[in-house]
Amino acid sequence: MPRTGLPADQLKKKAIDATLARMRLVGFDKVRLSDVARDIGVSHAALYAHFTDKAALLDAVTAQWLQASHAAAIPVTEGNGTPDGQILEWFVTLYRMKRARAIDDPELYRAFDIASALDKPFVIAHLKSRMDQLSSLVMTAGLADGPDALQTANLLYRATAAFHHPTLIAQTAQDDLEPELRRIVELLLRGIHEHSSSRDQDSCGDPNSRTANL
Amino acid sequence: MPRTGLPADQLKKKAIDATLARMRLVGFDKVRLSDVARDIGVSHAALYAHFTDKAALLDAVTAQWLQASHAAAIPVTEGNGTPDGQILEWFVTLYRMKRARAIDDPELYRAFDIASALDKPFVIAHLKSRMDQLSSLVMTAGLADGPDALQTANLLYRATAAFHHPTLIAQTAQDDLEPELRRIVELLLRGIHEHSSSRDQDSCGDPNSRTANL
DNA sequence: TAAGTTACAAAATATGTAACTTGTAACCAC
DNA sequence: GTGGTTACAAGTTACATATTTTGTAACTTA
Repeated sequence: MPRTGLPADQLKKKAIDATLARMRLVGFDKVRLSDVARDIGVSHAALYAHFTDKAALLDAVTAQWLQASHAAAIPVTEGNGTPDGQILEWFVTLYRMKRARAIDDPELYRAFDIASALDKPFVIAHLKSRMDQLSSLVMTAGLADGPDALQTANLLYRATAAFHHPTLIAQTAQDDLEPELRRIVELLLRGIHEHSSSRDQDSCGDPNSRTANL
Repeated sequence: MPRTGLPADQLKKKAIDATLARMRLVGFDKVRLSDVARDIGVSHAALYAHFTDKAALLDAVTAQWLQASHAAAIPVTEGNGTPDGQILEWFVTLYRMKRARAIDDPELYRAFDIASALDKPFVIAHLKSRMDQLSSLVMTAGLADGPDALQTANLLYRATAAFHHPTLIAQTAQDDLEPELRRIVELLLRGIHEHSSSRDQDSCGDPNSRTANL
């Protein structure tokens, strides 16, 4: 029985919560194990029974925050009926989520940005989950099938980098770029659909002859 | 007659070139006026006869480099006949140029990145010149007219941020993203054209009904 | 007299040192 | 025997001080 009276998972959770609170209070760079330990009533060395090192604790904090504030399954409002509309709302929701977090929780956003740059496994898994969701929407919208769906999803994701990449979000958070995002996603979706329909109906191809030559 | 025997513009040029060489040698952060001055055989104070302050010298260096390595008028190969093809080649050339510079001249690229973040007038002028060129291509391609052309150009520019933003370029320079860029620009151009043609030919609108509802 | 130099003050950076932080091992408590 | 503490060494950060850099004014030179 632990001397603190708490089972391992509860002490671990307590450490993560205390670290999160500290990070918000003093900033990412100033999180100290000794402070966190004091906050939860143990020595700093006791934290090593639960986390490999300081980085592992910070990863656990960031992963929990990511899980809680960036649900991999991005909620898409059910009222927007068309499959293309679902994709558009997915991107808009992602943009709003990202922007809000950058503004409201800058130190945690910073921790996430750093973890992203380091290709941490939990970040990679999170992104994969997100791309899986987008791929599913791509297939539902009839934009592509099978492995092509993931490729199309990646393409859409990169074309909208300005609206979800951490650095760009931080640079533009004070501006509302949602109208531009909507316009770009619409254009991309139309481009994909038109590309498909031009093969099926050549009799309508004439007004698009300039793009057909690309 | 100057004591160095050089007219003002030549000494200025010599200072700029010496600063450029120093920057490449020791890095942006370690450029010292005293070193530059010694390199060209004057005292550091003599540089103030030609530049307002150190920042002005660094700006002059960056502006010259920008002029030389990022010609505002992006060369577009004349062999690619269609107006849309011109736009695509414009973006591809911009991407290649940016990527090459980030890889080959990291310290100067860094200086430019910093100048960009500070909204230096020469950077703003350079970007405006670039957007004017892109607007012109947009109009030639019949994508938009007048003030709408600049809006469309800005939209295309933001949708391709992943391929020319300094931070993103630095993160992905080792990968060749040109095929993705081509695909994205094609889709955007098709989307824009299809948007225009769907208003002119409603009889062809049926296969695109899902996007027409957006 | 234009274009330099020297001298110097204020600002910025580098360096040395003290204090703090992280990680580990021996030991302890329940 | 699990889950802690204490002690300590190595690494990092904070801070004081030394040094360098930047900018300016008085002076000099061609």
